[in-house]
Amino acid sequence: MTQSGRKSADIVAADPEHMALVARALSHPARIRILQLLAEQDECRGAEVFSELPLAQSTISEHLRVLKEAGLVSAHPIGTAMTYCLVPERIAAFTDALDFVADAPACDSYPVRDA
Amino acid sequence: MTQSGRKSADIVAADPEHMALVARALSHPARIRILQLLAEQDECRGAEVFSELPLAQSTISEHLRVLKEAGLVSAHPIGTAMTYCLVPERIAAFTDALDFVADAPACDSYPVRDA
DNA sequence: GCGTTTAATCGTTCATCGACGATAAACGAT
DNA sequence: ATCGTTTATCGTCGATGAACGATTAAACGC
Repeated sequence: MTQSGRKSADIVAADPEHMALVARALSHPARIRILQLLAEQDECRGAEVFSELPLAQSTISEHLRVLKEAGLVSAHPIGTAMTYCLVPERIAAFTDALDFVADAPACDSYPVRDA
Repeated sequence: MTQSGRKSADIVAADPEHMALVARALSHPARIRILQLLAEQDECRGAEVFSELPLAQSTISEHLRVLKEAGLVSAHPIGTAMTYCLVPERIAAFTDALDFVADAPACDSYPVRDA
């Protein structure tokens, strides 16, 4: 299931469409922040997320929806509240797919330039 | 400059703004495709990129601009043409920053659910 | 010099995103 | 049964993104 061997390049879904979808889910500071939050807590935390970000509740809910849709976060109800947690396998699958690219040799002898 | 040690989590820019910027650059199938192309060629290739994607030249040029701006690709002129190549360090820095998240324990005992 | 080739830029159009407030739905407690 | 709490959804609006064709700029060959 795309995680038997790391660095296998072909195994991990290197499908551009899929990778782009995951990347798009990651492409907003608020969503990165949410992931970091969940990672720090290690215990899955409820909607203290709402209190941590300077955004309207509805906005954060939308961000969570995007993350869930990308499979990066899972959620389950606890009473009237919600518990969110990371799905590290998904993120790992994504980074694996990217490593396939990262491991390629850089164009010979051209140093990194900013912008 | 953010590439002394891998997996250091704090060193690599875990700055949400920056990570989101890189992710946004990756958030389009055409751009992923371009990166894969460059990775496969290992020799930096010119604008055969233009012939590989079913998009207008101007569109692809724009995608390349985005990738360059994110530091994922570098370019230098060769005669009247251009040579593009990956900047693997950047991608590695990004995946490192993500691994910090991916290495977090999953929320105890909740299986991966799709969507 | 002159045309050719290659890439970047410009201007436009249409679609998608991000943010918000307001509202609705689900649940626990009283 | 009703109220307060918590989260998801809806409708709107402004901003950004993606795509294209046309144009411009640079580097080469002749």
